[in-house]
Amino acid sequence: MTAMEEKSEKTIYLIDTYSLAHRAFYALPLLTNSAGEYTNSVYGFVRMLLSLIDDKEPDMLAAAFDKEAPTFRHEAYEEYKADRKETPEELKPQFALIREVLEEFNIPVYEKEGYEADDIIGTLAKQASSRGYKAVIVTGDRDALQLVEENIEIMYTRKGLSDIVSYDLAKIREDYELEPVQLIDMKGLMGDSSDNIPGVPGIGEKTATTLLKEFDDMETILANIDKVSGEKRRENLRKNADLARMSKELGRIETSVPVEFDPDCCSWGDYEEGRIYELFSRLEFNSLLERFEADRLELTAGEYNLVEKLTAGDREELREKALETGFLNLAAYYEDYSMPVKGSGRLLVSPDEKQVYILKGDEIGEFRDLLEEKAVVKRAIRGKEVLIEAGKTGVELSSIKFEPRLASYLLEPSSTVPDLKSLLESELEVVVQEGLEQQELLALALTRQRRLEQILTAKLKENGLIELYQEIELPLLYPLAEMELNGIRLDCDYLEDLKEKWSGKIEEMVSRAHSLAGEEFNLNSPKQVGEILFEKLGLPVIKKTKTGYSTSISVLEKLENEHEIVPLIIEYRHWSKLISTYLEALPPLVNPDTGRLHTSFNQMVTATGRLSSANPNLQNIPIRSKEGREIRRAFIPENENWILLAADYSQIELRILAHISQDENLLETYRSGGDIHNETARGIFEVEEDKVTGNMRRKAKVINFGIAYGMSAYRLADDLDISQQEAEEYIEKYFTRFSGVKEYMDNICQEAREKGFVTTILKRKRYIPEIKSKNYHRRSFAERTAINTPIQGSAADIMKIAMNRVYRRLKEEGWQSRLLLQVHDELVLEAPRKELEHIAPVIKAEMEEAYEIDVPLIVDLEVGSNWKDKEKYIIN
DNA sequence: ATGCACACGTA
DNA sequence: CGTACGTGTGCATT
Repeated sequence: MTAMEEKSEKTIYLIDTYSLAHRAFYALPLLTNSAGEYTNSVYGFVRMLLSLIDDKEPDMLAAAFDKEAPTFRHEAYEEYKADRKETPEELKPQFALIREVLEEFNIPVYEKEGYEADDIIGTLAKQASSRGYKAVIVTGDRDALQLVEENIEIMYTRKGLSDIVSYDLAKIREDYELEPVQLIDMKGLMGDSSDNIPGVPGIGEKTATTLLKEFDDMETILANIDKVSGEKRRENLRKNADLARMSKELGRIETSVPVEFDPDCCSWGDYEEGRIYELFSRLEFNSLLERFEADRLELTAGEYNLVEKLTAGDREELREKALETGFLNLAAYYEDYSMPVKGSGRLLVSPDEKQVYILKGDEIGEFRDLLEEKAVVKRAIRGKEVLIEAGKTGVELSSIKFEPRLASYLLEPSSTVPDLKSLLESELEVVVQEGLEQQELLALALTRQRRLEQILTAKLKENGLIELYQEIELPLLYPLAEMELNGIRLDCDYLEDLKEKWSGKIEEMVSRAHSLAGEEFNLNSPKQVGEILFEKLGLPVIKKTKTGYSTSISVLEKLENEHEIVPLIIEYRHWSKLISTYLEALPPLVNPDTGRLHTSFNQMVTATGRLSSANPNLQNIPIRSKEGREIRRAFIPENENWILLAADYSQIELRILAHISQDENLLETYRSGGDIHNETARGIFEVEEDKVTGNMRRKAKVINFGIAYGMSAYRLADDLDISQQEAEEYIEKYFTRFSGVKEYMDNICQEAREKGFVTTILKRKRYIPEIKSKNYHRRSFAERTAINTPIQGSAADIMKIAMNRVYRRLKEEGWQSRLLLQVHDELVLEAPRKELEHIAPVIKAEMEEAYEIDVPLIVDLEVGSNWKDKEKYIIN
């Protein structure tokens, strides 16, 4: 092969960005990344680009873009594309992202004001071809077929992303029986409804092809109309000759755009995989990340030195380096991460990001001075567990100033906090060696704590979250660790008795249900219950679920009088829930060493900033039903000389609503110590204060709590068993009386739309991308979220401050009284009876003064010998 | 064994 | 068709 021939074999691929982006947009569902950017078109485009790169291994590439300006076509024919849909709002911002993609891939972009991408493509193709290159146009636009010639081919993407057809000269001749240039004439004759190009009536693809085969081009046809067969057709051609010519012009792709094809610039192959990786991770194209990892730094177990058996020298070195650097990197390691209190764990300690020492059991106590030294700042992975592990040996570890996953949570509270490996990989832009053991991974992470701190605190600062992080969330690790360590005493014998007492009822109900149904079935199976109710007994179907009939409580309540078995099922559900979830599940979780129930408070799961409780969940112990409430009797203090103290914020969420909405009526009601439910009832039922009945107040209460969450009239009607119209009236009257609340709701949604997120009073952030969704359901959900998150989240903020304050106060003043549980707006403590009178006012004050809002925060105290039988505790 | 759907306990 | 969770059960999946 000669050099000349070799050159003629060089192929340039020309990407019609605009048409491919459209194709991708309509081929894929709307996707967004967590920053709320739409990415479906970008993703589809990238997939097409990558498959082009993989299949063709191009060594020359160029892309063309549209300039957002009227083109010569608009000037020629003003209705051009008038019918064509506007570029969708969700697509427009994606073009900028596609430009970024092209830039990172080092693919040159050609564009010219007044021309569309296909004109530029056409021009480049001609120029490349005339210089002896072969050009392949990658497009989703059929019009490009007219450009085909000896050295110009088309890769046409049909429906979807992967359905690609290649056209060369032979293929065009075969498919259309015409030369490519004749396709322009054909489109002129036929028109194109999608481009709003009119064409000649009565002439479709068949006729156009026949005519063009006979006369070669449009002008010849028009000059020889007499020779065309068919009276009507001749007439149409005569009448529409000018229109046809114009249509042809509109469909003709311009190939002499003033752009210069530069072969040097189009040589392709050099790009930085790391940069692509960075871009794709930002766009969250996780499935595509793998192939661009190649030149990322790999973090391996070789990064550190693990010291398991410490010699005297090691101990000395650890101590010296920690004091010298003023830092200590720590991680907690457990065999079973879910049970840090029960399991025996170890601490991984690294003062210098090179040596990692493992401390177990008593060894931790040997470093008490270092761990308790406030001047030695700690960066802790699994910080709460580090505190627990130290706490088990009586060490009061101080000064945790950094916890990487907690930072990550504040930055992105809506998504699951990444595990350590993903966190390292995404924040440090590295690849972590595969197959590392937990302990190795932790040790490795310890060698990167300083870098993580730099990166994550910078991000926290950018997002205005650093104060929340340093002043609230990090300090909260301490009360949380203590509460988990403390646990709460459970009276298992009492639960056993309850179970005995209730199990009989269950058995009875099962057999009665079976006989009423006329067959045996599993009452625990919604599927089987549905079959019995709706198939065998023929009860009306109220609601369906994805998989069948709904048998939820709201459905059953509507059928209560239809059949005797329905109330029985309701009752069975009630009892069996209590037995299986509480009576049976709790006792086995009591820690044999402490004799107490230790929950885990998760600080990094909720999207609003609340805590959650698991293993077991002690935030959902029954209270509403009489029977369920009995279960609370099992939660008891340390011993008879101690007492349980529950301190709960009175209506904290509605007070916060008053504060952030600044609704005058709400503010006034709370400032004057009024009854909010009464006030609402007055507004809705239009009666004087002393005429509000108990029933009115009950309804008003439902509205007060529901409305703050954007409850619909439909739901309200259902809840209060009133007509939807009536419910609408209530809501309207509510908003009349509390117009500030209505304004808040509108404003917060507007804010969410503008900023993409909402915030709490402590600037905690939550992104609400779906607020811009075109889907009514998703959008409505997002709006309710936008309304609710500042309320719920601010309450969580205040409670967290309160916990820190209460914890610190009890510690500082040396009381034995201690925090046990947090249930969102309530703190549960246990206290020696002798301490009660001293600490009760302290708890109350620390909670009420945790954060000042424009209405008073009120905390009610209750004390008792168990969690159920409590009485109000009034101070003074 | 694991994962999903449902139903239901709490604030 | 009110928000935020975690858990037990059944049942289909591996």
